[in-house]
Amino acid sequence: MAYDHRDIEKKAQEKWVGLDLYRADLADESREPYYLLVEFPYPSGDLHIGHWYAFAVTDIYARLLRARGKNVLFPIGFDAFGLPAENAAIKNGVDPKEWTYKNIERMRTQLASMGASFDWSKEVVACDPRYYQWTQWLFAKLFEHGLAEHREAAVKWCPKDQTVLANEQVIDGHCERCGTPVEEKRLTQWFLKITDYAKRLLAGLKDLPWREEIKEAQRSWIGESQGAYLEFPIAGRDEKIKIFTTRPDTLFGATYIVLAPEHQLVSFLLDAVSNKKEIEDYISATAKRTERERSENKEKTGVRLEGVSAVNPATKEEIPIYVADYVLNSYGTGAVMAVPAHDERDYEFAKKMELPILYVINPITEEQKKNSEYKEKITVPIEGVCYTGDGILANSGEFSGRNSEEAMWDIVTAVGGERTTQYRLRDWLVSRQRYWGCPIPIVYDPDGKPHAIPAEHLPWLLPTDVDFKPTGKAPLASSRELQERVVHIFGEGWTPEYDTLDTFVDSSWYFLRYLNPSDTRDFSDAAHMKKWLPINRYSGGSEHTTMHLLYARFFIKVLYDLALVPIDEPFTERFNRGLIMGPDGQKMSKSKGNVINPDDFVKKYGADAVRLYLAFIGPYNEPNSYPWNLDGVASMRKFLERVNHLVDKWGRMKSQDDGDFIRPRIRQALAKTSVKVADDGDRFKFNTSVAALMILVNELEAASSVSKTECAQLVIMLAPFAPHLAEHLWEKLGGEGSVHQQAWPVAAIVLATENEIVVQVNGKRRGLLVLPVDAPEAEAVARALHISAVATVLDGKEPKRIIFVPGRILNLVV
RNA sequence: GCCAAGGUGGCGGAAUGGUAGACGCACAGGACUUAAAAUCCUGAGAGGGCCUAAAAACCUUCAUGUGAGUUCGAGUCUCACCCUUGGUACCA
Repeated sequence: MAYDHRDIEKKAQEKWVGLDLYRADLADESREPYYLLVEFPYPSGDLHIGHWYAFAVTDIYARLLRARGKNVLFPIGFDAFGLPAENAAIKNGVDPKEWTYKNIERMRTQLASMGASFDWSKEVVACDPRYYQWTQWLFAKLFEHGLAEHREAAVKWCPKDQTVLANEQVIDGHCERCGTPVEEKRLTQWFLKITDYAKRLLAGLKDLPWREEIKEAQRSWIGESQGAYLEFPIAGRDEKIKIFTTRPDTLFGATYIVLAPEHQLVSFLLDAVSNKKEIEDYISATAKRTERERSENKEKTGVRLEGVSAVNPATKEEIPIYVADYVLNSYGTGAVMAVPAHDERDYEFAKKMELPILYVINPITEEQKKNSEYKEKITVPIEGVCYTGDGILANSGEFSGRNSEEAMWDIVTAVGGERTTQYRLRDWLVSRQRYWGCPIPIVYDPDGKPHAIPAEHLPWLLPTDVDFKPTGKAPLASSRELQERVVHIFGEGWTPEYDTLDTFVDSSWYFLRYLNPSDTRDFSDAAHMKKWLPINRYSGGSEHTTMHLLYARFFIKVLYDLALVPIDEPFTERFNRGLIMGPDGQKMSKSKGNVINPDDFVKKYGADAVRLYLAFIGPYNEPNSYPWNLDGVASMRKFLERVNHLVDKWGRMKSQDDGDFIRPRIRQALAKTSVKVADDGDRFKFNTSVAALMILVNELEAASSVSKTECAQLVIMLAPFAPHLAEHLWEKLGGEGSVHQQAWPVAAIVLATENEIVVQVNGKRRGLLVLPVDAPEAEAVARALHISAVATVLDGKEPKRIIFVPGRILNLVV
């Protein structure tokens, strides 16, 4: 008879709640603390298969750790601010708060039905004033220390909807909602100065035991480039053009200068040029194109500033100045020296504009590099190509003939340049012209100067008397209550900040709040932070590698500098899980009709079978994609039924065979399994953990009888994976308390007295030998020679060489 | 383009430099059944040989993207190339 999973799950879940099993005692000194974190979800409503994969499998690990004696903190919360709630408000007129809390309520139930062992007593909800009070407090700290800055920046703007769009709302340059082409609009915005921490964010990666691909993705996101600032005077004027280059060795080949259209000097020089109109037209044309559009259209365009020129500081020659949008104002200095001979983009531009191309580096071959006399034997002639490698300098004055790499910094010194490091990383734009977010705790005095709202006025509540419908202004601007509140507290002429914070700010510190979720006096708890941080292991999705993970690391470094947290890297280990694909191997999507609804499988086979299948589908420590096998969950249920039968088998024969009895062979199997399941779990390889359990069950089934202790140990080891059935079977076995309170079986492995050894001749397998573990090589060889296949192949010849690896292999080489 | 990870049966995957394909799915044969489902048992990388009425067992060759190399021995280490996935890209 198949077991009734619905009944078992209900009873087990009620039992756990009754026992309050998963509450972590943060002050407990008797056990080693382990902080296991999984990214808190956005409360979108129903749990999909991705949620199951994220939470159910991480839960397996939480349970494994508890069984092995760790004091496990496994908290959960909700990343509850964000756009979907506001969209629902605009579309259906529902209150975002109501919408959000209804979803949270639904997800709490669903997470419980999964059998997840979250400690709900530590729950945090990002949109709860008791939480966002401290988001605001932390923002104010950053503001006080000059790390939050108010400045102008371009935002995506939909002219039809009269609203600012988030990057994700812009699809191929068009508004997600109405399809209107998106424009850029300049607004004053709040930035967090993450670039100040670029160097440390980079350096901190070095010692983190994260997977290389995660670290490398962060490195390239930060994008460090070593180079130099060089100054090019403007002929006949006082101004100088400061450029950034990573290739100062090519300075002698710089035959023109390019300024970004937004570069300050362009408007400054406008009156000095003879083609003012042409330049103004060019600038306004490029302004209409977003940065993305500019880069999609790689055809280079630009206009020369007629009548002005710059002076190459090395050659002292006058060179033309261009405005072109292939140079970005936001990187380096917004100006480059163009070396068409040795830079692909400059080459392309020079070809188009028919500008001279001056070669200053002659390539050297690998052979020449090794030959110390290469200096005399220049060179591979180049013409009509762009060469971007190193080589021997030519046409470079006193530096000609030297190796370009070696001479690079001497050239910088010679022209009075400055060595510098640039980063691709930009400051973090955190203001959103949105309603459903954390209000930025800033007010403006009558002069328009921003001030942080003092802590005693926090939480700075999100007003409720607002109009969500896009009107071209931030929604908070429509709140009378907010205006009155500011005037009431700060006085006439003071005005509120109308923007709210990017939700990534909320999620940059939530893991600190779990340590002290309801305290109204502090953002966290110093003693608990000391004990529980850094987080031992953080499990999440690879989509958060560059944004969330970097923001959280930045926040922690800032708080560390302010002596608010005791650590400067938040996550010791980080694992990115993979993606569950549809049965066809494609990404799940409604249009493809390949979406797997976990509820269907839970209903039919039970939560345990779904958990087990997700653990078994593939290694959890690799961000691969795994197609969902439609028969997979059924096969897991089959396995669980077999375990159930095994316990029933014991039940039928318990009168004859009971107690602590474990047969020696089974003892060995149990010991091996307990080590394997735990070790592979530590490596997040739950697929092989499950396989080990299956092997054990195969062995137990093959035996004619089974004892209570054997069953009990199996059930304890199964419990992290299939918590409900394990609880049920534990009760069947007459166990005390909950199976989830039982210690992991640690039966010592009985050391084998004999080993199987593979016998090879010339590396080919010729037989198998059973030898005592301490058998010497001579005995192994003597015994091997008696194997007929070995003797045949050897044909009387003496082995020239003998490789003997005790317990493994004997290889006779002739 | 650059950077990173990866390429093993029909499928998901397993293998501290030491019997490649654990475990499972799908498949085939059998048992049970009036029948089916469920369950249980058995089989299997591909090919060849030997022996057969047929099979088992046995022997053997080829097999971890391709090609070289290191090694007594390579899925694993080294080099080159091909392909897939992910990140990033007028970043000077």
